[in-house]
Amino acid sequence: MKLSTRSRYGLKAVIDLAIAYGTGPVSLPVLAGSQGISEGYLEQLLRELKKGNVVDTVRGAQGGYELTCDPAELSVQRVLNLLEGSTAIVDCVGTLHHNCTSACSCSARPLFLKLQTRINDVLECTTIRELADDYTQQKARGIPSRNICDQKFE
Amino acid sequence: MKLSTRSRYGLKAVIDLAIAYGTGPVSLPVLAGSQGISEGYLEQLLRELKKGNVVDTVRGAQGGYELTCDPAELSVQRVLNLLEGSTAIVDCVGTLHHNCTSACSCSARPLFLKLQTRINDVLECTTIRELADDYTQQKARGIPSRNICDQKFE
DNA sequence: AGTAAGACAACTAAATTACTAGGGATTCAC
DNA sequence: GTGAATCCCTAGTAATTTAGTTGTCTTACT
Repeated sequence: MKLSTRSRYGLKAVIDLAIAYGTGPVSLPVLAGSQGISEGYLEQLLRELKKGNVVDTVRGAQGGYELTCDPAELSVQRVLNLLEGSTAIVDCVGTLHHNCTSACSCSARPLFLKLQTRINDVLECTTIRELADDYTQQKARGIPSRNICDQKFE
Repeated sequence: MKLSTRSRYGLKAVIDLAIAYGTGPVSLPVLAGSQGISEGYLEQLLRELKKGNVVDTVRGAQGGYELTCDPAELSVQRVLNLLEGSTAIVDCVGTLHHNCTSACSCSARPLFLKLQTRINDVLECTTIRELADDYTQQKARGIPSRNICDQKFE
């Protein structure tokens, strides 16, 4: 049930872009540096987001990435769907085929549906703008540092 | 964000055991046959559930598996935690370390926390008994068949 | 004793994840 | 119009996880 690092990195990059929204494109080195990850890897993720029309690019010197729309209009759902492929916890309750041929004989289906509904609620209702605002406000209250949250624990 | 087949198979097996609760042990061949999967694979899952004290076993002829407690007292959370290892969507919001050292610098953390809270709500509040009851009632209303929900879609 | 069951360990094939490498195409600044 | 900055794209790869299979051993009912 883990969220992939793709999703975490990509989502944070989108939040970075939301913070910079309206101020021109942000380059890959800056975005990757913000999270301390390789440019090559983040680039792949951003390309998916471009395909999905969430970000736009400006090539050449002084180029970079920027959001195609107001972050207030951009749901986390849309971003994660592009990064993760799908936000369905099991294929048979995804948006594409909410009906499974053995639905009537699957004892766990009611649980899966309930869980998926709650997850979708959060993902659809949370906008990138909210996350960006939370983050900038929190940073304003102190403790500035890099946008990293990927340590290993035991 | 997918639930593994481990979890799906294991959870359904537990629901099967809940339906049979109080009627003596159910053998591996019966449980595996119910889902149309191999005995060897399901056995591994059941062993995890035994380690976690969710199921108990009776060896020898006429033996099998049974729940250690009333299914009404058994949450889906507990079952999935044993099967999945953890039900945390990202390590840094798991039950073990709800605090990440870069928590204050992670722009996506508020989302992760909200999502995890909603997921835990569902998993903690849903009991195996509820799922078992739903299933038996639905079967009583018709359309009996095997407990399979694992087709591939496109 | 024979057989029906679970216990356990080890191995494996396939898929996924998380990258890395490297060359190509644009565009800006000078 | 050259050079540097930048995105574009493909391919490869190592590590991990997933989803099993196989085989031997132990236990206990009949």
